[in-house]
Amino acid sequence: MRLYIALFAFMYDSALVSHVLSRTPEPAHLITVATRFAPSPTGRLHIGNLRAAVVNWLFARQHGGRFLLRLDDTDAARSTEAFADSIRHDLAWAGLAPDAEVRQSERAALYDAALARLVAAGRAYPAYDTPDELDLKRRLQRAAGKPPVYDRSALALTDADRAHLEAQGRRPHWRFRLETAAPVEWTDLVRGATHIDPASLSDPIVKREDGGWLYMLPSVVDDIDLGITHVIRGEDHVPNSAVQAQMFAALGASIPAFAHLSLLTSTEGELSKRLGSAGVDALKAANIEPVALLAFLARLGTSQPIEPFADAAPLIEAFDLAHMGRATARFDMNELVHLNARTVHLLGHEAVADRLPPAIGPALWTLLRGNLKTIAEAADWADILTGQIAPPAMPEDAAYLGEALAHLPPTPWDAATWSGWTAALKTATGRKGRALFHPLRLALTGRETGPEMAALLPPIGRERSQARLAAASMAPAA
RNA sequence: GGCCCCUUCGUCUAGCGGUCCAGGACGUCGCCCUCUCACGGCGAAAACACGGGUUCGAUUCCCGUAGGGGUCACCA
Repeated sequence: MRLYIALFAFMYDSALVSHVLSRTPEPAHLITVATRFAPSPTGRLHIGNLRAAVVNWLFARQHGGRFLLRLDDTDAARSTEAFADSIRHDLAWAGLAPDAEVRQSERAALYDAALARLVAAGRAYPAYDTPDELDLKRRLQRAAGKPPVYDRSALALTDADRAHLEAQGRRPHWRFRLETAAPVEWTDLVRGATHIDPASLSDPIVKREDGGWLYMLPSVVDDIDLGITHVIRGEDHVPNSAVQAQMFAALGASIPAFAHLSLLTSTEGELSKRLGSAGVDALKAANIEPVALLAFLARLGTSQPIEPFADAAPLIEAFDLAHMGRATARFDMNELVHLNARTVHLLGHEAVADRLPPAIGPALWTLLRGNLKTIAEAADWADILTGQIAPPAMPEDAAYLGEALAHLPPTPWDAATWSGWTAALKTATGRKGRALFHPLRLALTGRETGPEMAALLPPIGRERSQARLAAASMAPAA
């Protein structure tokens, strides 16, 4: 009774608390988390992209927040609809369904408005340098051992200069003016205290001469507009974050939390961001389960063990950016393949039934799964257990297999048939151990390894066994 | 070249001055289960890049060396 009262009081209490909270202006820590995955549809997703997507997804799910897909298709020349589709499909395959999707190519009005505000505030300016001029300046700076930072010569242009240039038919591109007085600092959720000296950076070009938008500003405008709270991306973006932090501030927005993931490297040393080979196609070809990929990418490069899970829930629960390491981690396809096998071993029949041959019911699945590396292999076992296979010719063991054929027990077969049969064979031939069992396994299943034969024998049945023993004991045709 | 980051068992990593002759996970090896193999269970071997400091004491702090990576596009 006491317990009931305490319990009731507790429930009442929390109901009260949440009621009060819902009427209070939202404290910062209660603002809904929103993350985004922002690939540009200029190619297929690779393993590095996928990891960023996984981490953003896990983080959002863990916090009950939103996970958005933002297609960064401002580069009209390189972006294609086909790649956009492939990204959607690959994400769906991996189980990383976004809560919403936006395309930057449809949001130019927002970017123009933001640029206008920056210009008005003196934080953006037109420049007329040609790519060749800029390139030359950079070469000179580099040759002089200096960082190739834009010299801001456009800032010195007078109205008359600009009018003159325009009269010549020159069109401006637009740069964001960096505030170089103090270092940009933030506490990165992965790297800890991070600081970048903006004086070592060029004022970024945000809008091209042809009117096309570049990555830097639209990303910030969208993050503001979509209420992104956590920007989680690869560490190649660290310098960008310094620039963008200033943009958020210049636009009067609060700066989201940043988390920069270490990059992945392949076993051959290639960097994941340049690695096209490890794409979703390759993963599908290797029959990798999406949940295995999820587990692998959630744990690779972290201090948490890489272990198999049947579903995403425990991964979401245990996820923590603080567990991510800062060194570049090695992506090893063989490790993924192995994790996939261990994952298959614990998948329930209901989770895989739609991809199993009809012959493999729950009982057979449970019998088989511990010996499968991929679900696709279940089809082979369906043939072994309920269909036709051609056992290898085993001339060495022909006599023994003939003996086995002669001692084949009468039906009905059950779990005890195997031990009765092999016991009789043992007496008849004097064989034992491996010599006794291995030829039978090979002849009956065509495989070196598999589940225990006692359980395999009944589904295979007497008829198939008879045929396979006969075939295997036959000497190869001369 | 400038700036920034990284360097612990084969691999992913824990470690935030003594608790570390360095802990976990995968792999490897061995044992058990089994009258075979696989699955499974248990156990073992296996690492602080190098050189200087600082300190009573460095895996841990500082400097340097070597190696690796990022970035410096009218790409993202």
